[in-house]
Amino acid sequence: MSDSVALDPVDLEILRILQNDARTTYRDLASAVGVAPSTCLDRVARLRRSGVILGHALRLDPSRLGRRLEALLSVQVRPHRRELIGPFVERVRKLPESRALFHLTGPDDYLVHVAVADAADLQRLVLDEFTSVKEVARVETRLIFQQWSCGPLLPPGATHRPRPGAASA
Amino acid sequence: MSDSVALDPVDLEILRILQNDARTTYRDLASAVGVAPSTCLDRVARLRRSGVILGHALRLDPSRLGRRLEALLSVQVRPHRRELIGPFVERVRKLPESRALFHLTGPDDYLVHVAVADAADLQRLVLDEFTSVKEVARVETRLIFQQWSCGPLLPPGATHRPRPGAASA
DNA sequence: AGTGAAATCACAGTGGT
DNA sequence: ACCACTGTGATTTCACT
Repeated sequence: MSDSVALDPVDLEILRILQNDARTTYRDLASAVGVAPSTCLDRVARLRRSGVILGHALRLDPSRLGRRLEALLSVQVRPHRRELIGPFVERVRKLPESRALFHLTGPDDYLVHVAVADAADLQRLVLDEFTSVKEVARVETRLIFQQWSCGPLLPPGATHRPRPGAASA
Repeated sequence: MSDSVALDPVDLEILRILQNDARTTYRDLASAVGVAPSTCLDRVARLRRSGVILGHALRLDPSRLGRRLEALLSVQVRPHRRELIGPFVERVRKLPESRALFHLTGPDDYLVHVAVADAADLQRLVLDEFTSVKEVARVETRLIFQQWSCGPLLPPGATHRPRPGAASA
């Protein structure tokens, strides 16, 4: 089901470039990796079909949308049984403040990444949507001072070796 | 600098659709929100200029790239001073295993989201890149059982009300 | 699988309401 | 602010290697 896919260096280079800018034209892509534009199209279509590429997402600035404060909520759901955690997960996913949700090992079962307007909004969210719910045993709130995105995601051991003539911007 | 931008319902609808699929054509976008394609172009260009839209990113499936295990590392950096944390952040960002990095309030200063091949790979990463570094005082590792992405990011209070005729796929 | 040419279609101005 | 029109150029298909 989720087997790895065999990727040659051309595929890797395509993925690297598209992770920087997913709207790179096939023409530019082609000249960067050294194949024809139509071949690039084939490659990308295959990467989409094989499930390596899940989709294209917009990167938005939460603070420009009036969400100036982000936080991580560690949540204990007790008792930790399927009939409780299923609805919990769905409810949290539907909150407009939620950005991501993780089910983790360790004493805190869930981690929720939220983006809110301000501290008062965060307080309201925690009180109304988490601590007031009976299956939520504990919530720990940590504010995010700063966050960084990291380098492109590539297969383990993939030596990232741009070709001599390729523009790496 | 990071002031919110005034967004009308058409802008919000455009953002909602583009968050589902950032490659929606202006033609489809236009028919979905009920204005002309050229107007959509204007709207999106303004959203880019005003900084609401930061860019376009590819969503990849880590497991298809051979990274079948993800984890969150809580890291204490001591002493927590600028001359130590700057290089620490840059080093972590450059690791091919890093997906995201957060600087947080609370006893654990940093949270690192990593994607690795397997448990042995995770052990290697923690031992070689974190616990062996002298400014790293403590590392706590939690595995990610499952993760979910959440609804589209919208301004606080934006009632998400899709129009009757709009295709929401 | 990869290529190159040709048809189709989207994009980005311009000008007008 | 919105829309219609249009040239430019990117995307996609197809016959061929």
